[in-house]
Amino acid sequence: MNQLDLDIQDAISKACKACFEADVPAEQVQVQRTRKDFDGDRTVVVFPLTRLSKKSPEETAEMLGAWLVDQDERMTHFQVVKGFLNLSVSTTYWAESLDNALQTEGFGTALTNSKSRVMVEFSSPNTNKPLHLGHLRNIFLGFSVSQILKAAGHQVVKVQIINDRGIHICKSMVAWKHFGEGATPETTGLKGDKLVGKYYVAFDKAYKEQVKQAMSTGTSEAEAKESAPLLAEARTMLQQWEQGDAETMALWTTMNQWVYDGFETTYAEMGVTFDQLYYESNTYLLGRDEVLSGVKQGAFNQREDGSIWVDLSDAGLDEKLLLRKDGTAVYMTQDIGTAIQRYKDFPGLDRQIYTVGNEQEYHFKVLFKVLEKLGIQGADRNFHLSYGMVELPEGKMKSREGTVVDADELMQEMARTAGEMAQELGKTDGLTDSEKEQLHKTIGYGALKYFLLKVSPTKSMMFDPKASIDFIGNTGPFIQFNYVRALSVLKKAEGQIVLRVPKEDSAWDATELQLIQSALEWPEMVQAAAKTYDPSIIANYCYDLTKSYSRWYQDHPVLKEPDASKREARLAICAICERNIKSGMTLLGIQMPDRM
RNA sequence: GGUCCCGUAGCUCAACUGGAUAGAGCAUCUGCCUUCUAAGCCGACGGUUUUGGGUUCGAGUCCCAACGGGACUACCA
Repeated sequence: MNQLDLDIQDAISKACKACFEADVPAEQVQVQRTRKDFDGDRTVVVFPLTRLSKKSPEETAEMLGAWLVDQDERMTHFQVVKGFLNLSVSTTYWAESLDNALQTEGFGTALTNSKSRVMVEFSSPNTNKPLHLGHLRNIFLGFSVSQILKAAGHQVVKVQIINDRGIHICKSMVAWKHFGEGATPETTGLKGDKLVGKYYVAFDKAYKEQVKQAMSTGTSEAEAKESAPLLAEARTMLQQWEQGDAETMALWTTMNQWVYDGFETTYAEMGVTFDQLYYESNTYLLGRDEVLSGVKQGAFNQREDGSIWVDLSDAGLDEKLLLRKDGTAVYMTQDIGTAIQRYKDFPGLDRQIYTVGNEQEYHFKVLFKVLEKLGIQGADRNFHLSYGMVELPEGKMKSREGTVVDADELMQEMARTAGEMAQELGKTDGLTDSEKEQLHKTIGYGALKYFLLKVSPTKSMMFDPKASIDFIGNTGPFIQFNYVRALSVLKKAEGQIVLRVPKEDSAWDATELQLIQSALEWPEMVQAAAKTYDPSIIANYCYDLTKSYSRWYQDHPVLKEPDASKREARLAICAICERNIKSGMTLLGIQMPDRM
């Protein structure tokens, strides 16, 4: 909430005392922006106050309005519609606020840099499969939330946990040994993650073949699946890995490195970075001691068979296994250990944000409860940034059915389409090839990121590869385009005119005052997005502001405006929109071009 | 069976967290390039917010029920 609204709340509270001798806490006064079709800038909802005023809504509003206009010189007049008190704020106030905003470096995104330290985990891929569309939503969300939290004044640590161990990794390794013939990313020209993914698929294919073979000789399906030689081999390899067998470790290290290099290429392409990586091969044993000490504390209980469980029935959850009877870790064990390790690695860590799909909601509820039971400070502040699946028209993506939308391919496709469009529109004449390539990526990736981020995270969303992602309408490129137009005006004005925000009423018209108010709401949007971990708030704000700007721009010439005062006023509008849109899009991880 | 998420225009999404006449884009139809970049702008069409109750000055938003869609509910990771 901004200062003006706080002041209005306060004033209404005082007015209630003065007019009705009623005590109304300031924070309970509802202040909102006045709807477009009504006269005024701020609206106070007086319905809730009528009980105290013992007067009709209209009468109450009239009295409060009169008091307020009398007391606060920023209020020029008021109007009452039903139970809504619409206050008109002076143009001078808006002009001054705009001036202020323009003087403020990093307006809205450089707030008190002393807030708590927050960890954001995202991406967290397996090392046996390349990244796909689902990862894209995850990565863009996690990265954007990190940016937003930073802008809101937090210290942010971006991490991913890499699932680099387990039977699935061994499957790729087994297949590579059998069918790889020494293939490497260098010899094949394939990205490392693609190469390894290929052998994971090859394993599955050969394995199924073996199962089929066995079944044709009369073996039952279950038996055939269980006894296939390839699976046995993978299991043996997992054991060898756990025992630290040199040859196995060497292959594992090599193949994982291929994958990391492949992922790194993709991250770099996205403009995404991490501050710290966690590997499951390092963390998977960490939780055991914590769980055992939890038993001593009485937080968990051990059954006769030796397995350890936590009873969360008081929290509406079931009993949950934390450690197997043979003392080996389950997924939960590892997550407990990792979480605790992170608190140790980053002293003063306030909370962790886990960007993970909504199918794991139950898992994280349990995890956070367990951490609470272990007495971790602030465990209840941890947050599962849960997001819905990206669905294809045919339904869910299934790697086995080949309906997976590959991340690299999709990104290339986006850049290519942007290029085709730019060519068609004759936008890139005079650019070098590398400038063109860069621009097409900026636009194509911008479209993709915006598409995935504009939807509320909790909602599952639809992606139709055939319809592909738009570049016109409510899209990233629309916002980029209008940004470029604003930038272009400002560049042309540079040197000729000293930017000065005029205070006289005549310099502004009604649509401009509306636009200024929208622009001034930017800091509140950052706060709201940070509070709810929701980049879609930023995306929608950017679109709304851009749309208003674009509309205004159409019939408000800036540089050609003969009246100097009006010209200054319009330049100021270009400046604030250009800046807000750019910082908004930056928070979404979207680059802005300087021409398009 | 139980828990959680979702249901808004033909399609994809909004709606400032309970406020006024539910807004955008796409698609369809239509107008605007001697004027700061037309990836733009104006206009038209499009809604019983899945259904039925309830709470109150006021409900797309909160509560209950039904219907429909999805996820989870493994000594798998």
